[in-house]
Amino acid sequence: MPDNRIILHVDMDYFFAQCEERERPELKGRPVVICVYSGRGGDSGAVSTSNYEARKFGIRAGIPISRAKKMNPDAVFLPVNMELYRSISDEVMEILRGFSDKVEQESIDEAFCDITGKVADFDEAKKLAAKIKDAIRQNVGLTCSVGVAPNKLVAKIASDFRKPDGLTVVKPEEIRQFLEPLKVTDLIGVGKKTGERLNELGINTIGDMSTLSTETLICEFGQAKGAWLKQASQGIDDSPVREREGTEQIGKITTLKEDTKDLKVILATIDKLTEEVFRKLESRKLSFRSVTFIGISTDFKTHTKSNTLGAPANDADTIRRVAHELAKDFLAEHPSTLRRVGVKVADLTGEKAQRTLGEF
DNA sequence: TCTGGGGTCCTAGGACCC
DNA sequence: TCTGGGGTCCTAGGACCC
Repeated sequence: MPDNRIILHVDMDYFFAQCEERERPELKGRPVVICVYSGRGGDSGAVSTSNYEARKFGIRAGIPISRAKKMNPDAVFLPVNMELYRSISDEVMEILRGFSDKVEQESIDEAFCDITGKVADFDEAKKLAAKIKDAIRQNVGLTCSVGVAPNKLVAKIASDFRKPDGLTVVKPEEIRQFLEPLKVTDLIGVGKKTGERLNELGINTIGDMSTLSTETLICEFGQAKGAWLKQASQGIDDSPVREREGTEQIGKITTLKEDTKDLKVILATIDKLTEEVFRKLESRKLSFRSVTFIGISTDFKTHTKSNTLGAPANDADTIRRVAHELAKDFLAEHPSTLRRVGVKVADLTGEKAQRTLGEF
């Protein structure tokens, strides 16, 4: 049964920047850079996304805003406008659901569709993919890149293969040839760390990796990951397209005005974050069962402290109270000064979940 | 050159229970 | 005195993704 499926991966092109271009046509053709400002004043912060004109200057996601400004002072620098992107994302997902009843939204700008049964073969699938691209262009006014393959793993790589406005089909018998020359880090799930370790073993391409035995990979990366790497290198992936029920956790994180270990400052920050987390929680009518305090120290190391409650709760007071406790414990254990602070709730359950069961 | 913020999934060790 | 194994839950951290 493995892989007589037909899976489509839709990836919106330079999404945040393209949304801004749609709203403000005068931006078309100019380098556009979407920024997350840290609030520390000036250009402190990082680039979230940039359009292709900006990328020509080396401006890409993750680099400091100040550096981006040096690369091209004349580019248009805009702050993120999440509300706008979310509403446009909803428009896109609505269209996808019109074409397929099995849609898995993977992030704000990406989704998988299982169109097995909707089309007879990959040639028909290609036509359907083109129709979807047209529908998104006509109704939303944005371009996207689409990959079509027998599974999610390959469909995702395919959508990334030709961008922007691309359409790439990889039939079952073409998988091997398609993957062979690609870098190991082109596989979703193989990032910097795993990539470096593979390179040290002399493994650079996916083709190289497929020649390693499962045993060797398990020896290097452990049972689960090793076995998965072997499968992935051969383009094998049985994971289903699954409708997600919503989020599993809700968190808020912020950069402090300046690094500190002052409990008062940290508790006050927690209070603000708690309000925002609670607002999201409330609007989705969710209860939580665990609370996490996140502290990112001056050296950019992430620390967490979490607590699971005896029963689900759904009030702001519990979040605040538990997060305060965790922060106090953290500061007692760690001498580090903090740069960023976060609050997160998880183990979320829907409406039918118990209201607060009170005390402890 | 100075580094955001939102997530998902996995692992390992310890506590606890049968 | 030496002595099992299996399962679940919780916590902290890491890798990875956009």
